[in-house]
Amino acid sequence: MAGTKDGDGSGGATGGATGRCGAKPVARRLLATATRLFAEQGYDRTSVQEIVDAAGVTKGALYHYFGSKDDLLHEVYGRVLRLQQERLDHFADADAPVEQRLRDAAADVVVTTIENLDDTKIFFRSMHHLGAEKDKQVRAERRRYHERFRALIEEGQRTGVFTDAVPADLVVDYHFGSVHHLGTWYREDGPLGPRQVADHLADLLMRALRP
Amino acid sequence: MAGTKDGDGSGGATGGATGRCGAKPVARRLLATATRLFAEQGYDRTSVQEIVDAAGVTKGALYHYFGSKDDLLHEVYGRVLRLQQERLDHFADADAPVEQRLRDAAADVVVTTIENLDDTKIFFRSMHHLGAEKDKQVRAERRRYHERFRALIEEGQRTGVFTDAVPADLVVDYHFGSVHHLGTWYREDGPLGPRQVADHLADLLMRALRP
Amino acid sequence: MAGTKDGDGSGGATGGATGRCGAKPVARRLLATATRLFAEQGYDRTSVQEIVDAAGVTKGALYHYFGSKDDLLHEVYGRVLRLQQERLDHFADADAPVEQRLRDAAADVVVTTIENLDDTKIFFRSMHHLGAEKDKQVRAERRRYHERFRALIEEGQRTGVFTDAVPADLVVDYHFGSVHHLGTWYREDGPLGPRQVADHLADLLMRALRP
Amino acid sequence: MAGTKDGDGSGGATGGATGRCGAKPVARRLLATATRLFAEQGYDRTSVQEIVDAAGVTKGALYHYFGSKDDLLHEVYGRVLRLQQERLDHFADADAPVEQRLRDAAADVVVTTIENLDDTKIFFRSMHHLGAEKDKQVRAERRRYHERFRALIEEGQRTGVFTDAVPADLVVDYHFGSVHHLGTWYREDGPLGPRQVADHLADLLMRALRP
DNA sequence: GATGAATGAGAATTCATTCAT
DNA sequence: GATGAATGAATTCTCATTCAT
Repeated sequence: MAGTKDGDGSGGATGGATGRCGAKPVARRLLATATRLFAEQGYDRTSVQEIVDAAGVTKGALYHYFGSKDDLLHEVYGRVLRLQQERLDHFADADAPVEQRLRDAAADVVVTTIENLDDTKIFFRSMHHLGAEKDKQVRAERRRYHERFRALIEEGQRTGVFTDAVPADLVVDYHFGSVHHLGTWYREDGPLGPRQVADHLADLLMRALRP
Repeated sequence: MAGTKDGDGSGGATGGATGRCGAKPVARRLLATATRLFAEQGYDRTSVQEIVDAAGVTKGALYHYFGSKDDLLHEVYGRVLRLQQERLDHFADADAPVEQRLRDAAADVVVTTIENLDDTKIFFRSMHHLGAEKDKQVRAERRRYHERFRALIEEGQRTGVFTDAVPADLVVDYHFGSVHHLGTWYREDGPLGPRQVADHLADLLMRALRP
Repeated sequence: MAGTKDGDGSGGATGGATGRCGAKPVARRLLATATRLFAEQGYDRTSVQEIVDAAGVTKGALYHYFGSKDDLLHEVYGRVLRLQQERLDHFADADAPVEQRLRDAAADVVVTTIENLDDTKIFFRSMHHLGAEKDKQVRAERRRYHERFRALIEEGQRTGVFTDAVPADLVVDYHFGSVHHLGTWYREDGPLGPRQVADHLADLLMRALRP
Repeated sequence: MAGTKDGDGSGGATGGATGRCGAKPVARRLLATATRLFAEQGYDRTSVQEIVDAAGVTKGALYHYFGSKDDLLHEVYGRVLRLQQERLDHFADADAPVEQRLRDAAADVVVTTIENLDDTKIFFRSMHHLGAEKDKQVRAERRRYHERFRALIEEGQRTGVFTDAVPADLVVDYHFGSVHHLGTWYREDGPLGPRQVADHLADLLMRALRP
């Protein structure tokens, strides 16, 4: 029916970092506004009315582009999932020693997370609002990401550059715990910039993995 | 009128690990039920009606013991904050080398978190629901906890047993990120018990801090 | 939970022609108001707001007693179905020749229908709004009624007092067509009273069945 | 501007059984689709969007041909009214004894109704949606039909071939009740075809009218 | 202490219709 | 002739909270 209303209609063609609803300025504005408000107040505490008021359109317009409030949430999820998977693949596929590849990937996810802090706040806080169906889909994508990261650690453990005192799974959760947590404490006007935080956190991971 | 309804009235007197509403079985059942439902469905998605139905009482009873739905949330917060502060103080005050004291504290918070996973899930997910006033209070308690933990790290850094390549603050957030994250992945029927997870996570922290 | 909200809670105890929500005056007033409005304007054209305004209560009160707007419709159905089945059973069980029993039943359903014209208007006009589940239930009750009536005709056909030139099923639908139709043309201030209309319609049926 | 949009503009010229929108295939498809959906789901439960989706056109197209959703309903009414009046006139004007003319007319309206069951379902179910103005118009046409039918009965009563024990008006309503009712029970795959049902129902009417 | 009927504000969503292109 | 984005009013339903009993 409408542009972005159908699940995956023309998804592939629009491409780029903007994802769906590329050209439609109203849809884009709505998504941006919703993202900000969801991050500030939480999904449940943000009413559709607030979103459309802030975006300067009417409810009808929102429902013209998005099938439901939930759909808005999914667009946010989709964007952040696609972005992070892309970046992980890029670093994991690089031609470098495994310790370098892991370090780069670990640091990059921190930078990317900070640069999209609103999206990731929403992602981690509101994941449990997903209906069974879409939940499965998101979990599957999430698992794929997780496994790719774990593979790097296992590779290093096998080749002896990382300790195998700790299960690789747990290490992944350890690191992503700190990434997830960024939304709780990171402030743009704090003493450390994204890159510095990323270096430190990657450093901690690499130190912890020293044999 | 009632015991727990007034903000902090007789707080000090009740003492012990059970916190407020110690003796009242109805209040206790309500709090336990609310905790479970909040953890399962989120605070906003849980209606007062659901809570009282599940607890087998009526709304009047709930409002007799708790001033509002928010109050229920605060009791959960209060319990978990008090509990964790107590345990941290216990380990930090011990008579042992700093690396032992930090390790014990770091491992203990993991065990305690897993043993109260519902409470901590709620804590991290719903903190942003707090009104300005109570938010300040919780943040203050939270900061106190955070600072006590940081002090241990700084002590180790000063005495040279821990590296000072990374700011102590960041290390605290690093560790608490992984603690916070437990609610996302830890399963009671998973391969690792609370103690084992705690050992591994404490291990990772100590390794990361090796000079 | 609430009085009439649960399907059949205390149904049996209330008894009598009033059906559920016997004592609750608010529930009764709501049901009466809704019945009138549904008959006047149709189910879909009547908003919940109109009902509660006309009944002088608030929406919350309506939803306290009835789970949904649909529930209101079902109470109407239930009442009319129960009433008509009772009366049919009464006349069909009587100790009299079959032509007398059929005539009495045929006339009585006309009187009852006219006396509850609002309910029956709603019944016939809005039956198609029923969800699959309740639709089945209503159809089952309807069929039972239909079959009882048909049995009388078949009895007369077997014993030769009625012609068997026409299938009994069709005769039932023929008669109930005219009953159903009453809502379309019968006016309280018209030339014929309920009893007179009933006599004429029963007469037509008996004449049509003469061998 | 468009053909059928203006109330009655060129009505007379189009003539034939197809009524308005004869040639325009889009308008015809829209009307057919709307008829089906209205019959299946009811007028109020069918959205304009559903109609245009099912017809494979856009909303603009619908509003190009029909002034409003109500207009669509009126086209259905118009078609069925015109059709039935034509057929009744045909049989009533025939050169045959009155009992033959009535029987033929009574049977024919059954056949025509079954053959246009969707239209008649809509007609009887949604008549009450008409605005005051159009309601009057439809009622007038309806009355004209009714009176023509009644005249046949009165003619038979005067000449003694029909009983006058029952008012002619009531007999008309009796018969049309069963016609109206067809939409409730008639199934295409049932045991009786349109012609057979028509014969039986006409038979019942004639039997009832025997002196 | 406890009940549960009632409130009233606000939630998401739908939809017939319009209008610039 | 035809599109589809946008409107805005209305709809059903939810829910924390209160209060007479």
